[in-house]
Amino acid sequence: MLSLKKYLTEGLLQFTILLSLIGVRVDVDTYLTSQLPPLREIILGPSSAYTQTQFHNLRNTLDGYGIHPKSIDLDNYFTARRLLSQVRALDRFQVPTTEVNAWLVHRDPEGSVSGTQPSSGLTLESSSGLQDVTGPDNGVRESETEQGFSEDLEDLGAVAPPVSGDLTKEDIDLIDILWRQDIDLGAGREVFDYSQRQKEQDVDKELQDGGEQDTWAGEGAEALARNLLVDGETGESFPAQFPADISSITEAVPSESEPPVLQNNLLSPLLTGTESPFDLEQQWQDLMSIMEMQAMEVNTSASEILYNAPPGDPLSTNYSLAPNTPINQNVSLHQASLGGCSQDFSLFSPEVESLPVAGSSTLLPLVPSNSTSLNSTFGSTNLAGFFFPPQLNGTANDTAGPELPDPLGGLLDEAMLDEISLMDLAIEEGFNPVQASQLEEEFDSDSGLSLDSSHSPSSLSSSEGSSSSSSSSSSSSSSTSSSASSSFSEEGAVGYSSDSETLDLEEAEGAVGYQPEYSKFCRMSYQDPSQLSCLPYLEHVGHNHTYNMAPSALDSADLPPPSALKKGSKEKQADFLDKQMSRDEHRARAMKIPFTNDKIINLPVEEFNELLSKYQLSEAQLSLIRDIRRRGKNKMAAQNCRKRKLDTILNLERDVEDLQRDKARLLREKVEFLRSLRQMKQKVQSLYQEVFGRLRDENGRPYSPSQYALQYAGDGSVLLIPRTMADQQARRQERKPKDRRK
DNA sequence: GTACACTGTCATGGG
DNA sequence: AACCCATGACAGTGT
Repeated sequence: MLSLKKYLTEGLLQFTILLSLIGVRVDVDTYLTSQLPPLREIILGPSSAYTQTQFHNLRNTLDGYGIHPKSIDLDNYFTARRLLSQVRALDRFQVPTTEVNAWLVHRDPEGSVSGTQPSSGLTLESSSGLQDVTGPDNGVRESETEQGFSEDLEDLGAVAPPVSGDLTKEDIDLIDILWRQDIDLGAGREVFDYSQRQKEQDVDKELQDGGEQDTWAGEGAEALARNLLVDGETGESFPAQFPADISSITEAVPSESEPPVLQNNLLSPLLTGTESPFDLEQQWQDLMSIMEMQAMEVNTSASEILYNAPPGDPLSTNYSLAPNTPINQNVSLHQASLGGCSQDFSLFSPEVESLPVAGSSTLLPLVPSNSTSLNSTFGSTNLAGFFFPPQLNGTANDTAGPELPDPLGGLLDEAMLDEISLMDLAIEEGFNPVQASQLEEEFDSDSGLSLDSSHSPSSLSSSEGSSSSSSSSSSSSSSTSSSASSSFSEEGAVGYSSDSETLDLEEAEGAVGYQPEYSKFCRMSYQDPSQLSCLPYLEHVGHNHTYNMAPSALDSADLPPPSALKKGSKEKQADFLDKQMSRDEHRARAMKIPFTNDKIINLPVEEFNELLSKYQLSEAQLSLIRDIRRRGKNKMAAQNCRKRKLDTILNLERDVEDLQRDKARLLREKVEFLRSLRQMKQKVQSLYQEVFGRLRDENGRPYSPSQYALQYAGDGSVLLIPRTMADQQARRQERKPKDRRK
C-alpha cells in the first residue's frame, strides 16, 4: 500500500511538475528513465556516504527548513531533495560541471559576463583553465560525479527555455487537489501559503540581519541569500537561473535585494527569459510546497536504493550541481586546487570563497615543494651513491647498495660498525662534505621527533617543567618563572592545589611523599603555597578549605579574598565554593566533620590520630574520615604517578633527541673522515702512478700496468710484483677481516 | 554522538 | 599489622 501510494504520489508530482512548467519541453520517457540512478551510484554504490558532514551543512544552511536536527528522516528528506532538484533541473540549462568550474576560474572581476555571451567560448576557455588548475587528481573527483549528474539531467530533455510564468487553471486545480491531499495527511494549508511563509521568511531575514549571526551557518545562509534565490518553502537557496535580468528578480523578490554582484558575473548567458520573475518565484514556491509534502509522505525504501544520494539535494546544488551558484563554483575551484579538501570547509568560508585564482594556484606548488623535498631526500640517496659510485670495486657496491633507501641510518650503522670497508668504499669517490651536512640537516628535520622541540615553550611547559630539575636543558634555569607559572596554571590550579593550598608549608612538604628525584616543580606546584602566593593571578583561586564546617563556623582567615567578595554576590560565591568542593568535601560537610579535608588527608598519622581523639565522632564519621584520607592520599599519589609518567615520557623524548643529535654529529665526523681519506687515497694513487710510470725494465721499457703492480711492504719499501700475485694477496687480505668478523 | 584527555577512585602489591 | 606509596584499570566529566 505504501509503495503504491508512493508510486502514485511521485507520479502525480512529476505530472504536476510537467504541467506546471509550461513552455518546458519535457520528454517524459527520458525523464522516467532518468529515474535510474546515476552511473556513479551504480558504480560506487549509494552515496549517502557523503551525508555525514554535508548533511550537517545542509541542515545548517537551510534556515527554516522544517526538519528537526535530531529527528531527521533521511529517506523522506532525501527524496524530497531529489524531487526538488529534479524540478529545478527541468528549467535549468545544465552545463557540464567542468565548464561551470571554469566559469569560476575565469570569473570576470568587472562582472561583465553578459547574459548573451555564447557558452562555447566560455567552455573552451574554461576547460583550459580547468586543466590548468585541476589536473587528474582527486580534486576533480567531486566535480566529475556532479558532472555525471548534470549530464544525467541533460538527458531528461529538460534542457529547455526558462519556465513560463503563470500557472494555468489546470495547474492550480491540480495543486489544489494535492493541497487537499496534504491537508488530509496532516499538513495545514498555511504550510503552502506562499505569502505567509514569505512574511515569516522576511521576519527571519530581519532577525538574521539584525542580530549577529555568530555561526557560520547563519553567515552561510546570508551569503546564500545574497547570491541565490531562496526557496520560500524550504528556505533553501538555489541559483537564480531563470532570467538573465537579475535586477528584475531582485526587484520582484525584496528579500533578495542585495546587490547581485556575483550573480551578474555568474549567470549563465544562455539563460534568458522574459517571464515575470515574481510569478515564477511564486510558482516555484508553491511547487516546492507540494513536492516537499508529497515527498515526505513517500516511503522511499525503494527509491532510497536508487537515490540514496539525491543528486539534486541542496548539497549537490550548493556544491557543483548548479552551475550558476557562486559558492558552488568556488567550491569546485577549491576542490580543483586542493584535491580532497573538505567541502564543507570551503562551502561558506569567506576566505576560501574570496580566494583568487592565483591564490588557488599558489596551492599547487605544494606538489613541487613536496617533490623538492623528495628530491632532496633522494638527493641524499644519490649522495650515498655519490659517495660510492658504481665504478668502485665490487665490494663497495655490495655494501653501499642496500644503504640507499636509508642512506644515513645505513651509513651510520654500517660505517660506524665496519668503518674500514666503508672507508675503502668511499675512498675514491668525489665526496662532498657540504652535501653531507645538508643531508644531515634533512635527516634531523625529517626525523619524527623535532630536535628543537625541547626548546619550545610548549614542551617546556608545566609538565616538562617538573622534570627540568633533572634536565640539562638550557632553558631549565630560566624556567623558574615561566615554567613555574605555567605549571601552576595548568597543574596547581587544578583540583589538587585546591585541596592542599591551605596546608601549612611544612605540612605540605611533609605530607607529600614525593621522591626527591621527582620534579621539584611538580612538588612546588602541588604543595608549596608560598609559591602560589608569588603568583598573583592565582590568589583568587579558592583558598577556603573550611567547607566541612558550617558557614557560621568559618574562620575569617579562611574567607576568600576581598576581591572575590567584591566581585560577586554571596550566591555566586557559594556556587563558586560549591563547585570548588570535591565530593569528599561535600560528604564531609554533610557528615559535619569538624575539620578540613586537608588536615584529614595531609596530617601525619600521629597528628591525625590525635585529631580524631579530640572529637567524639560517630562510626560513620570515622569511616568517612578514613575514606577521605585514603582517597585524598591516593589522589595525590595518582597525580604524582601521572606526572612522573609524563616526565618519563618527556625524558625519553629528550633522550631520543639527544641520541639523534649524537648520531648526526657522528655522521658529520664520519663524512669528514671519509673526505680526508679520499684525499689521501688520491695522493697515494697519483704517487703510485708516478712511481710506476718511471719504472723501467732491463731494456729500459716501462712496465705494463696490466702485468705488474706495485706493492707496499710492511717496512715501508715498495715492491714491483706481477699482477697475478698482487691479486692473490689482495684477495687474501680481503678474506681476513671477514673471517675475523665471523 | 563520538573520541579523547583529564581526573578521581578502587584494587592491588611492594616497601 | 598498619601505614604509605605506586600503579593499572575503570568510570565520570568536560571539550
